[in-house]
Amino acid sequence: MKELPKIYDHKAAEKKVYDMWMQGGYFRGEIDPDKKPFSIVMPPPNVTGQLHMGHALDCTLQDILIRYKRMQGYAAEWFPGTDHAGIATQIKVEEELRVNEGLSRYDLGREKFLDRVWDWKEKYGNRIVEQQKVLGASCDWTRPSFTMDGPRAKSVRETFCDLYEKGLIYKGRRIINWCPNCRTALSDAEVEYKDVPGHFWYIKYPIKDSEEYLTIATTRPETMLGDSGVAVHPDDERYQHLVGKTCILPLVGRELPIVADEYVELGFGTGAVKMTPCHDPNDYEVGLRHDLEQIIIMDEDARIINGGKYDGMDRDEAREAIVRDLEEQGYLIKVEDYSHNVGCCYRCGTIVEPLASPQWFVKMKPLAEAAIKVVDEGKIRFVPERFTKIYMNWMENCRDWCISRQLWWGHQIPAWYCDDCGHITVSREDATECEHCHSKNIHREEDVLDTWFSSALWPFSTMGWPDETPELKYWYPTSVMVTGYDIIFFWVARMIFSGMEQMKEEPFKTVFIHGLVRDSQGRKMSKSLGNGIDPLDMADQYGADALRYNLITGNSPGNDMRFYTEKCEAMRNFCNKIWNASRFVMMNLTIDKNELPEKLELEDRWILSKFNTLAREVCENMDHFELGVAAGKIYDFIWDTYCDWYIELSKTRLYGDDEEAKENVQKVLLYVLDGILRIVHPFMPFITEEIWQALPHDGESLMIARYPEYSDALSFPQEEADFEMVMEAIKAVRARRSDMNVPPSKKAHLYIVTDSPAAFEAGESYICKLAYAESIAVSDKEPEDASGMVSVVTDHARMFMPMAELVDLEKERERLKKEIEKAEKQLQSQIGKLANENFVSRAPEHVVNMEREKKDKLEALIENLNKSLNGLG
RNA sequence: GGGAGCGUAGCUCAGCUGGUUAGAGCACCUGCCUUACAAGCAGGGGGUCACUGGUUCGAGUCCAGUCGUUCCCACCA
Repeated sequence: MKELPKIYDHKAAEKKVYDMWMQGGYFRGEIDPDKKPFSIVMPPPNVTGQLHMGHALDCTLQDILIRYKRMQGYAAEWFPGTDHAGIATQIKVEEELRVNEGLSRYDLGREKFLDRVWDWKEKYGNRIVEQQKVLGASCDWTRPSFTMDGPRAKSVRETFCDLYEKGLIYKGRRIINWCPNCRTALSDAEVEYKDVPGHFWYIKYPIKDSEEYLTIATTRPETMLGDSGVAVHPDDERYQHLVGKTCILPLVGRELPIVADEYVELGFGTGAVKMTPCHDPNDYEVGLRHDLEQIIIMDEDARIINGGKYDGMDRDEAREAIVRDLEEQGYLIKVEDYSHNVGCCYRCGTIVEPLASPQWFVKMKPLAEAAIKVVDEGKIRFVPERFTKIYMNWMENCRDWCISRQLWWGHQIPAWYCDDCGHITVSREDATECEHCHSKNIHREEDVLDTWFSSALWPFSTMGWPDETPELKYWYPTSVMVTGYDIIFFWVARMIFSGMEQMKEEPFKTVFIHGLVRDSQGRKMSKSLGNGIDPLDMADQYGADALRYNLITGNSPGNDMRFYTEKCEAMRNFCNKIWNASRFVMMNLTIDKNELPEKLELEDRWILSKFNTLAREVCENMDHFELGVAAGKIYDFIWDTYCDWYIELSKTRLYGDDEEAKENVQKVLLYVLDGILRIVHPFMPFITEEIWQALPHDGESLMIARYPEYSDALSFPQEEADFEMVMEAIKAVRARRSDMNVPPSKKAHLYIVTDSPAAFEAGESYICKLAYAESIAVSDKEPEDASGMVSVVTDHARMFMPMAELVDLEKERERLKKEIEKAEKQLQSQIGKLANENFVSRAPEHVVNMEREKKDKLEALIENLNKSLNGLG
């Protein structure tokens, strides 16, 4: 028989085991009409990325689900891949270029720069894949995807053209969010709002041909250069007489029409608002309604243009200069402190500039309708359910999606402008002429698509769509999408409407949402705080299995969790426990086949029945995505039930002389251990495989062995109860001895008086061992003179230990009286409950029965206590 | 302004559709080197489940409100 080394070397084992799996090809799902499909598409990590704790959680959850289903016999397929991550990657390569060669991307030019990015991707893009392997990810590495590779480019092109042809993609001039630092447009979702202290400047806008003036309050005086009107509320009596007149823009001298619009909020500020249509989204709308002039006064670097003497200043300099000039010329009435929300670029933090600019958009309304319907109808389910509302809320209110980005790294928009007739040609094949006038004088749109445009297609692009692949036919829609709540809007929502639009079918049945992994103080882990904990460090120190178990136990779906290395330690100890238990079983093994014995003892039936229950509970919880609960139950079973009880119980037979008994207990030990390894395997794949390989087993790998399931044949409720009666007695003796500070080395004879002697007699050997008894005597009569004995009482047994030197008769009497008193109190409340007509008639039968049993037990206990008390004389 | 979460032992958190005496890990106390494991074993202390009211035979769990706290969305110039 093989022996396990004394210490589990996770580093060596993990590598070896993973290689073995790779060689066995177990990760690849095979299309099999006889099996049920189960598929997960991995949220693609950025190619620039380093695996962080969030990935580790995401990856672990998916791996657990896929391994579980694979072991249950599904054709389980987990599609891996990476994302090109437009801005993030481009910035990274630009930085490298600047630091190493002192060049900007413009120095290289688009084509050469893109070559560099591809080089970079080849060099570093697989780093994260290797890191996922360290965690044990069992994805199908033979079916990888990258959001910019050939097939995915085809999906993107097809989708873009399709939506354009349907009129769902359009090009238009809108106010968009512009990041002057990244020099690109951003979607609404890419803007983060921060509270920033600022000021409110009150400025005089004189009415034309009048002594009157309007007081305008603004937080951004520099935008006044682009003012083309002033708005007041139609019901505002203060300004009624001015509507239709004009005022004069200070410093510039432009005449501004005064218009009435309900956008203006009564009671806020001065009631008169300057309108800057090209640099504020609301002003833009008001401007359209009142036909106000559109004046652009800032360029892509947020420097002033068309602003006379202020031209060339950046927005901060311009603000300073303009405020100074206003003050000098007497237009500034006052300045107040005012803090307000300012939109910032989610990548670089730069304040976003609203800019009127020509961009490409996806029309959201028709797409959102289908995406709402499919969730409404329950075809897609969010777990936990509360995220449905968050999703719906966004879907119902989302505005058109700005999909063009002024970057180089990404899918270049397949649109060509005709230099002769101005027509836009959008085409699946690269255009060579204008489709309208056939001119060859065309040039391609420079902009690329938002990274999320390609991610949105991920559930089917990974399966080769638009080609009709067998994978697509078999595995689409996917079974479950696992991701964090932070990208529901960015990603989940967009996958859903893309799936509905392109595939006419939901991309996944369930969205399994998890929370964020925070540091021990509850802060988000981030580079700038330097509080990130590297999952690879943890895996290295404690083992990948311990890290995985840490990430999924003790928290519930959708909630954030704090990461504690102490917990990793605890989980490492759990691995150690499994290792040592296995080592124990193995070093006592003389059989080479895993089968149950003919003859089962009470305790055997008990552990088998317990395991059977465990299998049922684990599967139930897994099926409800309660992975943490499942893992918790497994933990308790292994540690308490199997190790602390069954292994200890097994020792008497194992070390005894009865060869048959020895073999039988080995069989049960092995059978349950094998079951344990199967049931934990999805959670702790490495150590379980390593052990399983060393045990007698059928099959090549644990990862394709059958997952335990509940079986009626192995359910023994009566035996469970009988054995637990013995356990109760043992625990009571231990507690009593501990109370009296009797060391385990001091053994004593144990008299057991009980109405159910069989279970106690059968357990003589292990009762001696576990209750530190020298010998036991089971009887239905008590010892002749119990006065010099320590007594222990449960509801099924009264026990006596002759330890005269430890017994103070008076104290013993007191103790028993106290116990009786306590039990009587409980009994009274129990009797009261059962006397309550309302309770007995309204509560379900099983609950009433349970309460009756409880009462019976208390009565039995009190009877036993009284007998013992009387026995003292 | 709209929405969601959280508040349970010293700390971090479980507690799923209401039903035994509210659990775990860590920490703490006591006793044990018992031939798988001291990264362990046995025993123990510690909670008016934020507060108030309600529904119910029965509430940590459901409802209403209050307080505290975290987050998301929208945004007022």
